Amino acid sequence: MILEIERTYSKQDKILVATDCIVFGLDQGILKLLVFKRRIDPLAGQWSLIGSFVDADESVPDAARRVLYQFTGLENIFLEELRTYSNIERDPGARCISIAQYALIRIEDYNKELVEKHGAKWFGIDELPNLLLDHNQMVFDALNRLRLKARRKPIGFELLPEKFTIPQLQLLYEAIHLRKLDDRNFRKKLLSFGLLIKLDEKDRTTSKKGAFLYKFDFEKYKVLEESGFDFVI
Amino acid sequence: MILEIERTYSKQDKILVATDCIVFGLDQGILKLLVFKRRIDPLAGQWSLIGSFVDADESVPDAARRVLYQFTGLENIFLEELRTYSNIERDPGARCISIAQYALIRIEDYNKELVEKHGAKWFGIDELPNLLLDHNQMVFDALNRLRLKARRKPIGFELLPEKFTIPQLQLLYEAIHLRKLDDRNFRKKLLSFGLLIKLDEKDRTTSKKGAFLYKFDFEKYKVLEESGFDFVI
DNA sequence: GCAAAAGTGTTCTCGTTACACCCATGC
DNA sequence: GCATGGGTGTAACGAGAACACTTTTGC
Repeated sequence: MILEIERTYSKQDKILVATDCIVFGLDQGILKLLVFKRRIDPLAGQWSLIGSFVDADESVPDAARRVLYQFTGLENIFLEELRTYSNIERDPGARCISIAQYALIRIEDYNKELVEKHGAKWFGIDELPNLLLDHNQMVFDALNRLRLKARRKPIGFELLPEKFTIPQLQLLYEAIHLRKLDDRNFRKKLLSFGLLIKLDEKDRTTSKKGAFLYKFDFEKYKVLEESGFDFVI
Repeated sequence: MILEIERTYSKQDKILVATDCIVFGLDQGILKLLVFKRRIDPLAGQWSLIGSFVDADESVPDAARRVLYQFTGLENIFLEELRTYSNIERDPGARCISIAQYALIRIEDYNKELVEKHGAKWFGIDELPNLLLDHNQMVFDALNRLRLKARRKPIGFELLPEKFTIPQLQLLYEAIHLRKLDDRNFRKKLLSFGLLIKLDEKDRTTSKKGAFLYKFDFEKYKVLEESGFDFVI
């Protein structure tokens, strides 16, 4: 037993710990991902998820928040662990595991200068380029997770502006689930939760009639969630 | 950018990577967990999940399989990543992150000698002792995950013997979800999937009449799952 | 006045829940 | 013959799916 422990300790210093972020944004009804082109070796010139090694004095989500702030200027981003990628051969250059996390951001809020400065770019999920290492796999897994999660939790609101219309919300869910939803059933269901606060303003950018703006009632949802409420769409 | 990368590289060697396993077993309708009492410092004498540091030449799940084999003699165990625990203060003795994984085993199969040799013991989930570090939190999270997962995937069969009766299966789901289920509805629903193979044998250990034994049709399930089938209970 | 998106109700179907009695057997 | 757990059917209910027309307004 002691020998076993010592064996593993001695080998341990060879593993590097990184985190990679799958950053989702919603741009005019299209689900997009933020990736950047590496400028330095190894793998310079290749598209990559944004990520970093984890410092000894920070947790994994803190590392992700640090790098998200660097690239977008945003703080308080929705962030959730996806899973760990730890195949021995995943990174030919080093023995490195990556704990992938996905983030949802309001695409209109990010700092454009920072994004450009780092060579980052938004791609629609259908037109994503090849990414280095196992990053395409991470994106695939993150999309599946997002779809699963969006069925049971109201995470979509993290992607929308604070004020949004019901048709906008529907477009988001259609973008996530890749299928058309019925207007009437969608509206009925969403309003039935009593979690949308109708405002007195209308958004007239997409129609002459204008659509009423709503806010999501995060406070009320928090209370409901604790008593086991399921937000199922 | 270059400086940033170098900064993180240089600090990197201080993080140790471990995995801890939440090992579930089913003993006469009671959901149990395998934990062991540490015999060596640090933290000798305290109850702990079984785990190990991850070697440089193995993936994280491989490390978990290695340690599960050490403690139980079992291979081909159901194993799934739970999440990463990476708070800076989680382990006062070292900067160490742990990728927790939960395992489901057939409790009648494990090697008793190995378990005893390592000071391991099964506890009902209601009578679990205090565990070291954040291991109680891991157990709590694993239970939640197990409950969530058991609603949508047929993972319960990993805990049962290969041949089982419907009443046994029902007891398992009642143990996982902590509530009584209706016999008739449960039986109807389970059989409606067409995934249980009825055998010609009966189990007479719990009644005079005897209950028919069934096998789970893993092959058929695999096919169904790929076409998006949901095993909802 | 017309094009274009927003908004609104009802019916049907199907799955979930609730519920009570007979069966087989060992003792 | 009786106690014990195994096995079966049906009715009521509710949530989800399908479906078409009216409203508002800028041009």
